[in-house]
Amino acid sequence: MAENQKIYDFTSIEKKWQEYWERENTFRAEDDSEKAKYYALDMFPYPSGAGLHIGHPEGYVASDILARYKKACGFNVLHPMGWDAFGLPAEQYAIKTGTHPSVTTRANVDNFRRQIKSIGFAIDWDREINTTDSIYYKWTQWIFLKLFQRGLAYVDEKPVWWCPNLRAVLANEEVVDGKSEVGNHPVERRNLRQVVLRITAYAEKLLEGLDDLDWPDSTKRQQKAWIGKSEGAQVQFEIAGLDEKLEVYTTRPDTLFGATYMVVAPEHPLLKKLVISEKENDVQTYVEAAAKKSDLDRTDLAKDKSGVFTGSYCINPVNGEQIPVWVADYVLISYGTGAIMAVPAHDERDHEFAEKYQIEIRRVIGPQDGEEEKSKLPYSGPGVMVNSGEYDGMEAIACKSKIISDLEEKGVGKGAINYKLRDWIFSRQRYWGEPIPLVWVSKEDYENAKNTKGIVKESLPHDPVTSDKDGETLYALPVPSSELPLKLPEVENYQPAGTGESPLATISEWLDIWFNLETGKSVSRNQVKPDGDNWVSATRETNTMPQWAGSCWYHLRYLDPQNEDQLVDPAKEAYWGSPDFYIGGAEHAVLHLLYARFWHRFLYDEGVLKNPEPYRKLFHQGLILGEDGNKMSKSVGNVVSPDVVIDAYGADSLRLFEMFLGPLEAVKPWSEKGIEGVHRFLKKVHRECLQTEKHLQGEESNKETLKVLHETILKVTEAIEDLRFNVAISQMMILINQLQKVESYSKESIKTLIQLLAPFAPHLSEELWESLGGKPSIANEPWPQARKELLVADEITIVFQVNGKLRGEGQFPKDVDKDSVISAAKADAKVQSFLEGKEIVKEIYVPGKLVNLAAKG
RNA sequence: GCCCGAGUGGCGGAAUUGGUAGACGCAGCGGACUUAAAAUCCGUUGGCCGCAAGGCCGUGGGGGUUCAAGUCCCCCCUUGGGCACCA
Repeated sequence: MAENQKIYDFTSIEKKWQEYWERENTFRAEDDSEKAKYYALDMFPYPSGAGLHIGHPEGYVASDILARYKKACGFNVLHPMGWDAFGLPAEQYAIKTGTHPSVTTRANVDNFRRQIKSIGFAIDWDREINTTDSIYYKWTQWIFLKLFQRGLAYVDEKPVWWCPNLRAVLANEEVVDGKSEVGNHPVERRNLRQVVLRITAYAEKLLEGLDDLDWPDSTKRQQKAWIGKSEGAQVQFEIAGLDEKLEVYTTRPDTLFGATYMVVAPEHPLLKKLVISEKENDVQTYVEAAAKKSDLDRTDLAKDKSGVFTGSYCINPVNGEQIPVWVADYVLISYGTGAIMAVPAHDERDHEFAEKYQIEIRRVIGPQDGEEEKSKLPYSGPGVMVNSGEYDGMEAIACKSKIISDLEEKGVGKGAINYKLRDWIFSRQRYWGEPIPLVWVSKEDYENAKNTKGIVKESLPHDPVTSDKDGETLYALPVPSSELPLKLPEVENYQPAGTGESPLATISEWLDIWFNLETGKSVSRNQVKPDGDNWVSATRETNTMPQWAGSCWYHLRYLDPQNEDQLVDPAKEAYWGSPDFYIGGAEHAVLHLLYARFWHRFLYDEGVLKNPEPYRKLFHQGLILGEDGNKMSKSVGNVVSPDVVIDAYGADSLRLFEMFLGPLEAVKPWSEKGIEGVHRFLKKVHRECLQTEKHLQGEESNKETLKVLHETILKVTEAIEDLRFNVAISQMMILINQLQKVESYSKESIKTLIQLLAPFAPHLSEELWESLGGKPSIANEPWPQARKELLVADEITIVFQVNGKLRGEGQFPKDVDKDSVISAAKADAKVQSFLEGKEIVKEIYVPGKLVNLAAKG
């Protein structure tokens, strides 16, 4: 019996306290608390079939330590968890096995929940959410309707990545180096009808909003680069012999005099008119070849530029010169105006092209005396203008705005801003996603809808959203919010339709409906048309939403997960606001984090939310590599499962070691030996707690112990605040080493250590807290306060340096004056030996720390 | 190619503002306890020279600023990440 007590039986301890927390609702977040709130959010996982691997919990442990620490500091803490459960793998599995994705998803979620619970997080499980629940995706659809109503959704034919193996369309960001991100299959271009969100309308707001965010710099930079704002001018060039103008965008209007040719993209609408008859064959061949190239060929690989002269000439508005117009695929139709003025002297790309086709290269930014670097072309920096008529001699940068206003005066140009950001292709031709709540009707029925009072009319955008199908133009009507959720229908076959459409397109009883223009209600068309006036024939939108949709707003739903009438109760949103801490992988730097900012900002503009930004403080945990230093992967066989680690060492050791591995943001390898180290530390703590004969009543009487104790309180507190958990753990190890070393210590001292340890190793801490006579739960105990006055020793050590090298040290009273320290240093035998034959030229004293004698000779 | 970040013992890392480099842990070595092992504890561990006292060198490489540099500046190397014809 006594023997058993001394063993650190983590398995039963962890089971005991996990059950306790669940039974007592220890970590329930109160909606109507007087306390200040603290909201710690993890990027929620996609529950894959493989289960959790050791990398997943890293961020969760970090946020959990913060959550438990903040609770101890008196905050009302919310630390929730949920499932981003729509997505491709469950659908792929369904295609292979016929198992409904909801079945797979449920099993995977159950397994993930079990694994996460086994690590002992301070999660309020009453707030668990799942993006595939219709009570959740009702509101995802609701947000879409709002976007639709505000004209931020439209439908367009877009060239998209089609993956024959996955039989699915992929977004740009899901294609890496010409292969699908999932499964690494080859992909090709196809034109398909897509629902698109006008995120570009939010480019400026998304850019500006970044300034106030406490985010890693690199992530902000990535978003900035992704949005890609540039300022310049749009300039119109007359076309010789044509009554049309060619408009270009340039960031360098100051180099207008150096434009020696023009380029239009192969898809440019004016190209047909520009081509003279002798060039028609050449140009047509070129354009066709360009159309066959994928974006990859046109950008990444094709460093070699190519193009064809159209035979036409433009007239340079600043000097009346005629310059040739070329077509070349290094100019993209999707950016700016799809046409450029080429200035080979001051643009690398134009320079390369001009050299290849022997087009004139004319310098307009000149080198001045001693400016070597400007004499080599192409040169794209600042400088003084030359060969530029009236502008000669001016600073090019200053000249930009002058030229723009001169162009404006002449009516041939204007200042302009462009963004690299493209609209967001929001549709997926898949089954396992949120159905997009739109139906398609004829023009006539659309006009009727506009004239029919009711919720459908109220939800319509100002301009119609249309799409051409089989030569007919169809008009989009919303399935109004009163009809949400629009649930996924059952389907027999999960294979996408061969056309690239989603499997939903094959279920005609769902697809073809009678739609009521007044109420938005619908009835399958294989039933009789209902009585009444406003029933029209309609076809449902078959696309579903991308996986990003559900994660765009989940941080809001945790605040009010069961609300059937509102996305979130405004009172709850007002109290909880946005997360105080958000942690997740850096791989989401631009996609999830930009899309979520877009939706959140939009909801703010709509008056639904009180904060414009969703994630004020963001942190990226670093990858945990396999023990061999490689990325953990099944194929390499270096994956470590938390289940195995918990079996062998317990959840507390797992938690502690994930944090002890190194800085939270660093990429670092797993180590089996390393976890034994922290496990040993926990055993040591366990042993010390049970050695009650060492525990004394009253205050700590050993000065050294008292000092280390308060140093530890201070350092652990600071380290948690700074997310430097590895340092916090080191310091607790120093304290336990001290307690182990001395013969006895105050019981309060070890109780304090247990409190500091509680956020890191909560199960063991609860157990030991109880055994030391504390009242459960330790999670409710206030955080220990360091007494800083104890950290100042009466005696201090001051080191002596000669020429910056350590040569001795001395003990001094803490309020010693400079002169006595310096004379003591000079009197030190070793210091003297290094001063011999030298002259002291400078004496430096850093109070309480060191003396440095600079000597020469 | 461009833009960021990182390089510290055998290993993971510490040194937050320029002020004793290598805390803490792992691994190693020596020892205690034990019939033995496990567990635990104690000591030791950057390199070179030296019997020792001690000295010299040392934070990717080279230069610089400073009384003092892992920390600041310049150049270079290696490595991780992001972007990549956006005019």
